[in-house]
Amino acid sequence: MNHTEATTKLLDAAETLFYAHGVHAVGMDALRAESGVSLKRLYQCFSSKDELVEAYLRRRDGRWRGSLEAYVEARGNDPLAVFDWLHGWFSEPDFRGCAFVNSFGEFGDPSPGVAAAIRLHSGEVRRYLIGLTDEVLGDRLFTLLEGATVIAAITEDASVALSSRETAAILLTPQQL
Amino acid sequence: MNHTEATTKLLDAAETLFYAHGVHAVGMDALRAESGVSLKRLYQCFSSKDELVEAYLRRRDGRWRGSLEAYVEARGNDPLAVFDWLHGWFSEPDFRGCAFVNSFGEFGDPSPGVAAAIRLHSGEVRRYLIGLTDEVLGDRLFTLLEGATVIAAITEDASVALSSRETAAILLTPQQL
DNA sequence: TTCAGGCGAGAACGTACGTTCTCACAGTGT
DNA sequence: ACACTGTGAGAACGTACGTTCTCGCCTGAA
Repeated sequence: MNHTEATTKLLDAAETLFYAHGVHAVGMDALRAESGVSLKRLYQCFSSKDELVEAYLRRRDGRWRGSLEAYVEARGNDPLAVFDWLHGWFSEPDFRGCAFVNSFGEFGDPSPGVAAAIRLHSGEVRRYLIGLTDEVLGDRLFTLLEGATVIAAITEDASVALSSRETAAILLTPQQL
Repeated sequence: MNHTEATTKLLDAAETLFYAHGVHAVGMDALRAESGVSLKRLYQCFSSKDELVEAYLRRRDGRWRGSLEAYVEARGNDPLAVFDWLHGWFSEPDFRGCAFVNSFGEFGDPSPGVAAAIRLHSGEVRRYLIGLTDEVLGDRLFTLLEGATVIAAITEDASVALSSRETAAILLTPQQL
C-alpha cells in the first residue's frame, strides 16, 4: 500500500467515523482500525489530527458540492432541484446533518485550518445558489437550505426538504410591486 | 452558600463557558473556578457532567424563548419582530450560534437527556412560530430562523437576520392563487 | 546469503479529564 | 470548651487520548 492509497483510506475512514460520531468522539486508534493503516503511516500522511480533520472537511466539501451541482445541472439548473437533492440527502440512513455545521459546534475555538474549511464550504454553497439565481434570491435559498438541514438533522425527518421546496417556489415566483 | 445558590452559580458558569467554548472543551475544574463552587458541592448539585449539560440546556431554552416571546409580544405579536429580535441576538458580542445546534454537533451520540433537551427546544420554537401564524407559515419561518442562526454564527455577520426578515415579509403576504 | 531500510503492531509517554477521596477546619448545639 | 457534622481545597485515581518510540519482520539489493 503506497502513500496516496493510505491517504485515501484514511480520508474514507475519517469521513465515515467523524461524520457518524463527531470528531472528538473518534480516536486515532479507531481511525487506524477502520482504515487498516498503521499509526506510523497515518502520521506520515497527516502530521496531526487537526490536519486530518481539515483534509476530511475539504474533501467532503468538494464531493458534496459536486454531487449537488451535478444533480441540479441534470435538471436544467432549476433552483428547485436543489431541494429535491436535499430530500434525497436527508433520507440517507446515515444522514447526520451538515458536517461543517456539526464541526463548527464541536470546535468552540477551531484551529485556523478547520475554521477556514468551514467558512469556505458555506461561502461556496452560497455563491453557487447565487449563481443559480441572483444575489438576493441566492441568499434566501441559502438560508432555507441551512435551516432545512439543521431541522432535518435534529428531527430526523426529511420532509422539511419538501416544505422548503414549496417555500423556495414562492420566493422564486416574481413578486408584484 | 446554600444548595440552590450553588446550583444557580453553576448554571451561570456552565452557560458562560459551555456556550463560549463548547461543552467538551470545558472541564469540571474550569466550572469550579468560574462558579466559585467546590467540586464536592458541584457533584452534590449535579451527579455528572451530562446532568449539568442537560440542566444548562433546559434553563437556556426557557430563558431564550422567554426573551424572544416577550420581545415579540411587546410588538403586538408581529411575526416579523422575531427577526428583529434575532438581529439583536446575532449582534451580541459573544454570539456563537444556537447552543442546541452546537450541542447537537458536539454529541454524535448524545445522552438521552441531552438529546431530549435539544429536541424539546427546537420543537417549542417551531410551535411558537406556528402559534404566531399557522402550520405552514410557522414551519417556513422556523426554517428561516434556523438557517439565519447557523449562517450568522459561521459568517459572524448579523445582517442575515435583516435579509431573512425581508424573506419572511414576502412569505407573510398572501399569495395570489 | 547477508545486510540495510522501511514497515506494522502495539507498547509507552505525557497530558487532560471526570470523578472520588483525604484532611484540616469552620460552624453549631450543648 | 468540646465533640460532630459537613465544607472547601486540592490531591489522587482511573481512564482515554494524541503522539512517539521500540522491536521484530519483510523486502530488495549486492
